[in-house]
Amino acid sequence: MAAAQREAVEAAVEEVLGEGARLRPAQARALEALEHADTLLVARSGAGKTAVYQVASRVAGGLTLVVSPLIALQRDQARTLVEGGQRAEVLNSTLSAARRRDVLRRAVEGDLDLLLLAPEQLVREQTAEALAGADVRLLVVDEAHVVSDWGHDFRPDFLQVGAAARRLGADRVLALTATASPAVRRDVVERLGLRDAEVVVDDVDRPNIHLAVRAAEDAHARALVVADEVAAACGAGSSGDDADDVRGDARADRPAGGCGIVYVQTRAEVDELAALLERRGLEPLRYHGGLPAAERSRVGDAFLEGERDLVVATSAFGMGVDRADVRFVVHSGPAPSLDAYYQEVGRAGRDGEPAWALLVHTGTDTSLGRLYAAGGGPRRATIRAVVPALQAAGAEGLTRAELAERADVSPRTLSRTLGALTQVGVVSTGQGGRSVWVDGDETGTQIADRVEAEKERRRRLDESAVEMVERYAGTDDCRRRLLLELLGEEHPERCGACDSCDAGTARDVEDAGWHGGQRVHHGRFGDGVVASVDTDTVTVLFEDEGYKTLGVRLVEEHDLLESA
DNA sequence: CGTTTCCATATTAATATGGAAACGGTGCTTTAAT
Repeated sequence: MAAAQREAVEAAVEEVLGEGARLRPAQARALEALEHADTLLVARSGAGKTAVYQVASRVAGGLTLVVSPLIALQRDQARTLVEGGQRAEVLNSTLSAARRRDVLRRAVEGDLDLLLLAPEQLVREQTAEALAGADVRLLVVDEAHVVSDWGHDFRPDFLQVGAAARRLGADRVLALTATASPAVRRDVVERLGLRDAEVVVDDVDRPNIHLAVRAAEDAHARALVVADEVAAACGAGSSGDDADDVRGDARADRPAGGCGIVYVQTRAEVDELAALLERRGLEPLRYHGGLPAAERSRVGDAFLEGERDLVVATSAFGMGVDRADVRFVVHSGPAPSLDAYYQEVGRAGRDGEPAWALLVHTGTDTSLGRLYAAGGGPRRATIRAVVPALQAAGAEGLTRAELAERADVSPRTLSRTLGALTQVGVVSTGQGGRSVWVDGDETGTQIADRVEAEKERRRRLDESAVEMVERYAGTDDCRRRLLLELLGEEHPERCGACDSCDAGTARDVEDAGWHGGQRVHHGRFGDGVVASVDTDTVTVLFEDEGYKTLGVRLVEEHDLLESA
């Protein structure tokens, strides 16, 4: 049995990669894991994640559902899959009714190997019903970190993906992402309902990217520093009218020229910073989520195809940005977590050539991150309206339309509410994608309390993630070691490619008796995993409290942490 | 969480003050009218 499966994998690998080609170790490990368990593969871009699911889909046979967060990504991937000789189609709102019918018919009749869609499409009752007869065997979740990032408030249907696909017959799940800290991994595994989950982590370090941080007095000064650094890198004259006393000389540790991305925190800052760069003689593209769709794709193409080499953007500019020769990523103000920061930084240097990442911050510009941490779950009143309607419907459940009418809430609010109710385990997906009350006779008020407690737990985690960004910005120790440790990787040596190492302030690690990845228990904070160890502090990621940094001396004197 | 904007009020009737309110990021969907 196992041998036959191994042979099937080998045959599929040849079909996908060509004769004689070998899998990278992480690819092979993920495929082996998938033989007996649901799998989360964390591997940097360019490590061949697509090849893994191409092989997995061939081995599984039948139909593979690929959940992908952006319609633009679905199109690109479908093209790649078709070029690789597989029958792949997308299913989304841009399809005409006739085309949609045709795609669904082919999915059911076994005329398709892969179907790519967004979670919103997958959970629609109409789609669930149409796919009910299809031979679905494998669910692939691409960019799986967004389940954790977006599921909780922005795109709640991500929380239903696992249940919806199981309902359609998928008995294996393969989740893929480039960056995921232990907290995000845990969240993804839980939210997708992965069973006996195997987490395969490829080396996530990107040693060719030099890391640095600079502090600025206020937002205005921050913009000037960014403009000067970028102008210097792009070889433009650094003497703008308002150059103040900021140095803008080209630097030895940074490759000159090349293209780059400047991330800002708000849409307004896109225009402000782009204007500043224009005064320095540069011609940056501008990108954010508020632009018309046509403009967004035009800008994206101009950058990807190498027509233009500089873009100022919000975090909207990201997934699908696959240009190999990006030489720098500069942040004007930090991202709300190190996960998000590293994801954005990782768009530099994909060709393996030297690249650099710079964070310019004011020290108070993490406030936006704190705002986002507050999140936005459903209101108590909404929960109290939805719960009885579901309970009354019994085992048959309700469609979203029916539920929206009975509880008198908008479709969007309903999605959020269902997401929250799924998280606390009282709602599941039934026949034809209908929402079904699991069981139990808790009142709406009691459920609302549980939802609120979950939201509070989430808020603490997100807020502690913001504190880790502040710590990264403030440290004079090796930045890469801190970054990688907090993302769950061991990196005991100084990296030699960050500003702390350049300045000689990075320290050697002493054996403090604790090591990253160690499971520990704390009397008040509960269970956790050691995230990072410093000379006199140890930072632990607690399951319910997020990151906490403890003084080693106190911990030892009072025996606060026990190995678990 | 922090900053900006707006409005009402006060008082050297044209500007200052202060308190409240608004705003800040990610994208799927789809409907109705051209």
